[in-house]
Amino acid sequence: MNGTFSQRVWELATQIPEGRVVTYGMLAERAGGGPLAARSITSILSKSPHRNVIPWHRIVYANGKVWCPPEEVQRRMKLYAREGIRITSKGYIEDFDEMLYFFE
DNA sequence: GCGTTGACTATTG
DNA sequence: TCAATAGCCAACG
Repeated sequence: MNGTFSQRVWELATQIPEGRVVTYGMLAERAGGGPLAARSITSILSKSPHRNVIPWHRIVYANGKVWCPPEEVQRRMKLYAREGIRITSKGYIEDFDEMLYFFE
């Protein structure tokens, strides 16, 4: 694997298939940080140059909630519709456990 | 080496 | 599935 925590997270994030989602905790744990290191991901990736290539729309909360900056909302809604991911008016994913993607 | 920061998580009702 | 609260981790100045 690579050196930094953020680098590993980026590798994993880019492997997420279309129509599937993962939680920050899963990425954090898979990256070697721990299930509660999800906080670090936001701080690190959001500030790294990788933030432009990261499929943020496939990374969601552990409870199935999806949040994104007001400016990116419209663009992401299109992506969700295109990938067949249903989002409720409250910003929660329908059948969250069914949409979840587990790394091998 | 310490405090701040952030696209978070677990828990409770 | 919703909403509100306390707690955790890694990178940066």
